[in-house]
Amino acid sequence: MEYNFKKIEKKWQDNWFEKKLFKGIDGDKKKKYYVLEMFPYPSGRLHMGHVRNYTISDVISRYKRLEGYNVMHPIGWDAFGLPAENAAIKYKKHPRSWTLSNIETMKSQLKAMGFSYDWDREIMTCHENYYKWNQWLFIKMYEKGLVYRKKSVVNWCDNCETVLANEQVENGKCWRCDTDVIQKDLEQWFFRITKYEKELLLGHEMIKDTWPKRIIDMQKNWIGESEGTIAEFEIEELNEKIEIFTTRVDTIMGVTYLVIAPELKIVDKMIENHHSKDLVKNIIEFREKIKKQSELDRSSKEKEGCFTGFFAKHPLTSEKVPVWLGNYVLATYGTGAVMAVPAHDERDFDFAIKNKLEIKFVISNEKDNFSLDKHKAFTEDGYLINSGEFSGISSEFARKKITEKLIALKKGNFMKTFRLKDWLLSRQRYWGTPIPMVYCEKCGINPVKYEDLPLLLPDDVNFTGKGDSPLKYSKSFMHTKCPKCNGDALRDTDTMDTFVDSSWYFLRYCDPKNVDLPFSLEKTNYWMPVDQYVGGAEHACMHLLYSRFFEKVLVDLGLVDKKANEPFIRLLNQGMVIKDGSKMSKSKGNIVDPNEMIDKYGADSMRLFILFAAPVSKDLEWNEEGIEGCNRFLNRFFRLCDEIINNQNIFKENSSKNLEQMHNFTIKKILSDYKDFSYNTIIATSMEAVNFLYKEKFNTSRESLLKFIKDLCILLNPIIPHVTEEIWQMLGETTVLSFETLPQFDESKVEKDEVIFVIQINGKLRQKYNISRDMAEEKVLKIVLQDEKLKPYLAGKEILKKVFVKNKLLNLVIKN
RNA sequence: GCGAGAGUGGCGGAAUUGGCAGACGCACUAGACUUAGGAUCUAGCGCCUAUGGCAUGUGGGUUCAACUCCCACCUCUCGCACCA
Repeated sequence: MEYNFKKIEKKWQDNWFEKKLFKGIDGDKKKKYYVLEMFPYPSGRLHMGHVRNYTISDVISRYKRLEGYNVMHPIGWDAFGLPAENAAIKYKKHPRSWTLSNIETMKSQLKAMGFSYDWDREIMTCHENYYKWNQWLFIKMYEKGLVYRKKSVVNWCDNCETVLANEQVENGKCWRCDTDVIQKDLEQWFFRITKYEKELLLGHEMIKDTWPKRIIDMQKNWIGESEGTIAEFEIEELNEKIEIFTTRVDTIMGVTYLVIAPELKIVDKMIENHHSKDLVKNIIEFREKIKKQSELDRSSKEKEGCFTGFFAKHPLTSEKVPVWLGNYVLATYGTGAVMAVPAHDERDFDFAIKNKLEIKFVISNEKDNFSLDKHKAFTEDGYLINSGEFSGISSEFARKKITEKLIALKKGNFMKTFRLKDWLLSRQRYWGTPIPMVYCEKCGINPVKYEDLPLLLPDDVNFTGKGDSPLKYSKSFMHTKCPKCNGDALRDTDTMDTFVDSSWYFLRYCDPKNVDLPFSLEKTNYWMPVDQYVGGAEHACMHLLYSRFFEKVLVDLGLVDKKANEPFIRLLNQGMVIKDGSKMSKSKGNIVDPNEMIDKYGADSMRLFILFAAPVSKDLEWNEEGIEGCNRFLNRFFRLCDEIINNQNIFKENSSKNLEQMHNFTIKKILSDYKDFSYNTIIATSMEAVNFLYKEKFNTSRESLLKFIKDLCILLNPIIPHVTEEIWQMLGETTVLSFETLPQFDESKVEKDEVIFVIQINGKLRQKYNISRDMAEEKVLKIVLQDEKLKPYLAGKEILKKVFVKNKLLNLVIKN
């Protein structure tokens, strides 16, 4: 019989789909296992990155079913987003119809891969049944003060014509289209994620062994906790104080000036109360100049500054230090003001040299000596010098002592600062969740009433690609009644960042049809937390951070039980799919279409190759010869099984010992590799087993062969589900292989009776023997001493030391 | 600059309480079968000056024994980057 993968795969896919075999059962008595993958954006067609991600999660799902779990493996569509709107402009098609037709295509591609989804839980974020709950949750969070509106300097992408969250700016460019991000002063909606910064850090403790370390590091880095001191410098003329944040308060005696961000409000006061017209002009000009710089320019260009003409009083010495404006001080970090210690900070050093400011060394590298190069900053910890009462003590101790002194003087305190900023969630786009807020002249800003949700996206919209939010031009949408006074009012014309959708979709999967709530406590209680999440590392500080934030908010709102405080207990990052040295992408022209491959070699070959070519977390180099080889293996496996099943007379009566050993070894090795996600070595092991069976099949009984291939079918079913189901049926089995039980092995039969034993002389390999297991040292030594080949090495030499490792080697150390 | 990870044949990769380096596959070579072979099967396949020697990025160290442990360095990939 031929291995006809097209027929086989179609047959089983239809079977699985029609019978809804892979339904996750709510509240089932079996232990639950929730396998999640990052749901796709329906961009048109599946790419290899998706295929790899979903193959891995499918293998995990199927393996857990074989282990006896009640598995939930859902799929859905991250269906809102800008590309649909761009397509609308380009092809004059509504974003909805473009999105829905993409979903149809991609759904058929997923089915063709044989993924074991629970299709009844399929969700689509652009559907009102889903985004209604975005609005509902938004209002809940608004009521708790976790959503607020403020005017501030925000990131703006001119190409996408919308604002962006901080997380969506990469190296000063838009994450989606690579356009330079500019700053705009706008009033926008924010999620108060900074309220949870400490909890987000604390939560890392819970997942530190089950998430890739680098993802946690990236998040920690992003949240950017730093411990230091806050100190006050008074400007007497203005009757104002400048608060500075520093992590190096031990250097405070070396302060020779202050630098503040030009955006600070105190600068207005300086301008108003200034005694020098020239300096005012300088300040205003400098401010305007900095305003025009993009974030990228501001961070890559040289340090620029401007003297304000004011002096501040040092909190400890009462000395007067000049106050400068500087482009290198960020208004949004710390207090937006720094004490400059040029002797011990590189940035301050550069700035001081450029502006001819004083440099005062107050830290020495040695306790009783000073031997530093005064032409550069010394930024390490050391011992204090020229620091009055603090001279002689270490940096670390000084930080504590000096802060305590500041506290006593009521001029400072210990302080923690975070880099994380609130999540800007409004977008000036159409294809997203409308923000359910109403603007009334009398009553101000109020949320839409719960009973009026969902607030639907209107259809009377033109996609011109010009100007601001398309919703502004929808007559049916813009005008409404105030939920309080019922007078004429206006709607918010922005939509939500699509990361809002993906911040809780894993909860909706637990209860996808609920019409009363986004999800019930009962169902999330059963399914949550996600046991295994699989996806790429690119979402470390976006989706994965936002989801953790949402989860904590939902726990606080009482919508989710606190046992699921961390939504994803285990996270696996698959590597990228590479071709010709770089990531597959349209612009590189190195795309391989999954459908072409399925057509040529079948889904099982695809799955096999993707798992075999590299360990899951490493990048995978695509090469078509490799998938051909996998297809060849499936042919070999199929033919072997066919031959054993259909030829009754060519076998021996008794099973061979070799076969039993190999059989038990194979089971043990494969089971243990599944636990490590080491799919490439599982496949290698099964290839060895098949090679072995081809050689051994005439030396053993048919029953022993049948048992072996049955077990191989079960073991390999998660990886190559179609062909194994087919063989299972050929074997005369009537059960569904996907729900079989994993085979067991007999530990006493795992090892071979004979071992290859190595003889070393002075650590060098000189001889190998095939000897029986567990042979004692004396016996081995006897063989060695009689061995003609070894005689030249040993004759007349004194053996100083014998190192014997059972079943492995004997190393003889001799005197030369 | 800071943080993380990785360096093994022509290629993808195996091997970790330290114990045969190169499993498995690809590519390649030779042969068998065949009208044919891009099917299948059999055998070979790290390098060299070959009964031996050298090999896991480089240089040291620990050890009877190091891809594996320690120290220093080099290269590459990823993330962050004026964060005070």
